[in-house]
Amino acid sequence: MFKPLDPLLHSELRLAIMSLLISDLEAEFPYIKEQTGATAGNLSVQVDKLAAAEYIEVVKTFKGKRPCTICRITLKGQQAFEAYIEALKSYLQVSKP
Amino acid sequence: MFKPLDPLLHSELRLAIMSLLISDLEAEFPYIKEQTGATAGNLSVQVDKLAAAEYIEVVKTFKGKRPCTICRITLKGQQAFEAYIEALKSYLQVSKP
DNA sequence: ATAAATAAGTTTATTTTATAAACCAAATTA
DNA sequence: TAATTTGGTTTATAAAATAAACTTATTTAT
Repeated sequence: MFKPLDPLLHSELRLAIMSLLISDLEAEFPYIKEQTGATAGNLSVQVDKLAAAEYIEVVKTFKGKRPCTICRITLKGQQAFEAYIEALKSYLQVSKP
Repeated sequence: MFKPLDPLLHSELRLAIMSLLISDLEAEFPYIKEQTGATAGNLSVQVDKLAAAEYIEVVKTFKGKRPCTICRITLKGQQAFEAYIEALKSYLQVSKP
């Protein structure tokens, strides 16, 4: 009846992060922060969780002299996002069997 | 960019409850329990939360000699569910502005 | 008749999670 | 050179989800 919702994606901020990365493929930390309106601390924690699950990969480089954290969605992450949307549909479709 | 997600609905079990009630309008506690696969304790807590927000109303009657708890979605609940779906779309649509 | 099992929940306790506050280091600006 | 900004991380707190334990009443079995 109801498909289970991946708890890693069923979180407002993590879903927003993944949503950005699904279309942009990669993005810098400050950009994600700005687009989601998240605090840096919260974003840092949630990025870590997505990275630990290998839904994204995090590359730390420099932009000039300043540190620059880039987040990139992985194939696994894209597949998980697709699956999450499919699961969500089981809750949203008003369907009598 | 991303619309905030009503925290009351952004919960797997509460969303499932509301999803059932959106199509059936009302349902008995054991039926919801069976359809969602939730434990009675968890269901009881989440039903209370939805009722406290007036997204559903809970009527306690008897069915023969046994107690019977009926949950019914309210207009406010229906509107909240619609709004939640609209908000969700901002996370799911891969749209570049 | 009475003991065991089932039904229908509720309450309480525990574990997770989300979130913000505090912190740190380096770079820039005043 | 002192203050501010940038780009974060770590730690602490508040809130949430969930299950375990409990309650009350009803059947069913002995």
